[in-house]
Amino acid sequence: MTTVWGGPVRAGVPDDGAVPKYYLAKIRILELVDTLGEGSAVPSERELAARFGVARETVRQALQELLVEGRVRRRHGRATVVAGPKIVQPLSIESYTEGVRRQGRTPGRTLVALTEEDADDALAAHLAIRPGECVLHLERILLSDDEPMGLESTYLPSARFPRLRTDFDPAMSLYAYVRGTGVTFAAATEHIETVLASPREAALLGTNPALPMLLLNRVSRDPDGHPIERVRSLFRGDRFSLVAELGG
Amino acid sequence: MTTVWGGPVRAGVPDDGAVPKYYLAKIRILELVDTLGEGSAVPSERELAARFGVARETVRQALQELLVEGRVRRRHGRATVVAGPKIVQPLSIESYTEGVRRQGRTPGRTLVALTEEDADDALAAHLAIRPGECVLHLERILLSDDEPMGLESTYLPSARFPRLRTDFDPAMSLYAYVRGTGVTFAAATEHIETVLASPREAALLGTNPALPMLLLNRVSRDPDGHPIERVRSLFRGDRFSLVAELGG
DNA sequence: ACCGGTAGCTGGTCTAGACCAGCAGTGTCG
DNA sequence: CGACACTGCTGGTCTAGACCAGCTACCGGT
Repeated sequence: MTTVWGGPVRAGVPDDGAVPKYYLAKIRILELVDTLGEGSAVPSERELAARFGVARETVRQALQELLVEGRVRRRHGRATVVAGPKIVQPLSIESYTEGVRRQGRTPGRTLVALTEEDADDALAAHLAIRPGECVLHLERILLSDDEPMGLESTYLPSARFPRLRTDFDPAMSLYAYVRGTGVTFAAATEHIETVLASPREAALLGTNPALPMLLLNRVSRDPDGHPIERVRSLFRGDRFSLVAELGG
Repeated sequence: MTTVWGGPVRAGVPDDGAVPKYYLAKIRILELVDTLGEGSAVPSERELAARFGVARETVRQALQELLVEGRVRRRHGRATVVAGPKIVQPLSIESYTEGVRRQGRTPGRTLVALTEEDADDALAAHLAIRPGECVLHLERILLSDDEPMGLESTYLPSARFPRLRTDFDPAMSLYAYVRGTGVTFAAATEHIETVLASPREAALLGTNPALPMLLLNRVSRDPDGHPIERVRSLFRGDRFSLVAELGG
């Protein structure tokens, strides 16, 4: 189902009438974008500036907002193009892989790092282990149809998964591996907020550092309520949305 | 519980070493912010520019990111000050009011508009009514300890709540009123994404238009699965986070 | 036919400065 | 004493231009 929510209630019609130039430019570019199809090229910054009679920086401010909203895609050296709709990811105890597959897309992962580290105080508290205990840190780029969607950092107590470093294939689902060791995921607490990507994260995802991201911090627990893992997932805010089923 | 998640895995340590000046400025300002207490004033843009030996626009770019991340607060004509921690809102079928109260804060609402409108196609589909049917539109600013936190637009079929316009006190909980009419909230589907505030929304919330917001689109249903309402909630991304309990 | 260089696009970063608007403290005038 | 205007801070918007870096298409030489 492709849900159409409709725009803001009275977007772009401020009561006071004092609209900044960059917002007027944004609206005009948005009109252009809506008439073009996905993948079509938008005029260059310099041409839009000339057409609207404003400075290039003003056009850049408008384009930056459209980028953040996922309406256009920009790549250094290439023309700005109209973007497609956002991906919808179910917010459930399932893994990213399973969620993407249910959307009819092809999930993928790229290994960034698989290391052992000493738990700091905060991580130890989340995993119910002692500070300084050894944890496995698995960092992967999450793909959907070969497009980077997010960055996932998973921390697991080394003691509970002693053979993970040798047995686990980083290209496969971690959840499937963990379940294969006889551990059951029963519950999870997920914190959701918006943050900005750091330059490192933006570079890994091939995005702009100023792009707002959805940050999901999860602690998964087994049927006894004991923590299994802590996951820090960073999803592209321009390409990604979440859907939760509540109650019933 | 005040949860400390810890920062990005290797934030601010890009692999390539090519760090933009504005990001270096951001890191230096962040060091200042961390040494100051909540509410303390940060030096002015012009002074920071002089101190770092960069242009004021470069400092502004750094400060804008800190604003978006909720690390500082800015008000036109006033000094930039260090911000406090984000509010955590449970993602549940409960209303905003009930969630805020459980956080030990004082909820509040300010009426923006209570009108009757004709449903467009998308809204009619969500509410399972015919396009053009009359709907009640309730728009309120949500407050937490008298601080604007979000903007809520609720749409209900007029036919189901004929006395709402006269009986309902917009300062009270809508959920409590609806329950008082004998309707039970059983389930809801919630879509979560990041968007930017429009100038109108920013003005209503007293924030910067470029501020990323958390947009929650909800359709609530009764025990028969019939839609009760559609809600569009826009929360400040710099002051707000969500927490969801999954599974178990 | 192929390869390599380069010209000319694109967006990304940064500057120096202008002007406007919100706010507070001060001091003066009624 | 109180109201008001002034002054000097703050952030907000916008400009015109510079230079850099990624990318493509074309053109010439081999």
